[in-house]
Amino acid sequence: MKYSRQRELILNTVIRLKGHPTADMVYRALRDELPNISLGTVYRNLRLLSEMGILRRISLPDGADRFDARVDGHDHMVCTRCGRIFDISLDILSGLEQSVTDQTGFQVASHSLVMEGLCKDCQINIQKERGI
Amino acid sequence: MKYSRQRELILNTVIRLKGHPTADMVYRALRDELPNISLGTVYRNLRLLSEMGILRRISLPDGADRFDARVDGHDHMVCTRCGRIFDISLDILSGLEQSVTDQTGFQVASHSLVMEGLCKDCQINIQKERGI
DNA sequence: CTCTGTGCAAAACTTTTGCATAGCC
DNA sequence: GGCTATGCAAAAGTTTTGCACAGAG
Repeated sequence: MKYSRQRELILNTVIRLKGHPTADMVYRALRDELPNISLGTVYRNLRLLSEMGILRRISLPDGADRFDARVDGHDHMVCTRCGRIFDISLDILSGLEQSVTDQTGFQVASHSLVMEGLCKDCQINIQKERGI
Repeated sequence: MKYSRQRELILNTVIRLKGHPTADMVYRALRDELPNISLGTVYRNLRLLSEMGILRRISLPDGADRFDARVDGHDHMVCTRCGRIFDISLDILSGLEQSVTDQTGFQVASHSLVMEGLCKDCQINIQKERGI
């Protein structure tokens, strides 16, 4: 694969933004340093980097896909109030794929687990609002 | 909510088709008995029935959403070779949401777990093809 | 020089929505 | 009759793709 400044900056932007950005978020963040970059290029490279295992694509039940610079085995929690996405790596889930393979005969290669609910901050904020 | 023949048939079709159909599959299956039904109506009612808890919407990493007539707590496995979707309800997963809530403080309300891999049939077929 | 990647725009695909009309109660 | 649901078509949102040109090796 040939080097391109665009691809380098797209990767750096996902790393820099941290909060599991969408393609469009990456695109908008990049326009400061690369005003002519196209959304198509962002999509193309995010797809490429994900296929190479350098990034990870996260599909959420609704809205655009997210991209994660952390590619080790972990899952995600989405706060339904503030929209933030949190990483989670739990012991219970570490052997999950193997367990399912053993118990069902279906040969699991990968999985995607997304939990929805309320993050700690939002739980506290809801408490505060109720106290008013 | 008012009765409608369309909604009744849409629900029946999801139940009848079994294999976790997409909105478009339901639409096409329905056109035999209801030639004038519109795709919009199918989408509207699948959404409505899912929000009422009568159906369950399954978001897969790619492609259109699926609809499941089984609404109890269970998860899904998608075969990457034949595309079929299998239900799975495992003991390990039954207390999952509570475990995560207890261990992280993130209050989990629901989750979506999709495993990708090879179903038994496809594993066998691959073996056979190799044997030729 | 060659071949891959880019920018731009159009297209593909999924899902929602506005509006006039049909149909349930 | 009143109000909800439908059909149709347009729109919205996300992602991919065709093509001519730019840029890396």
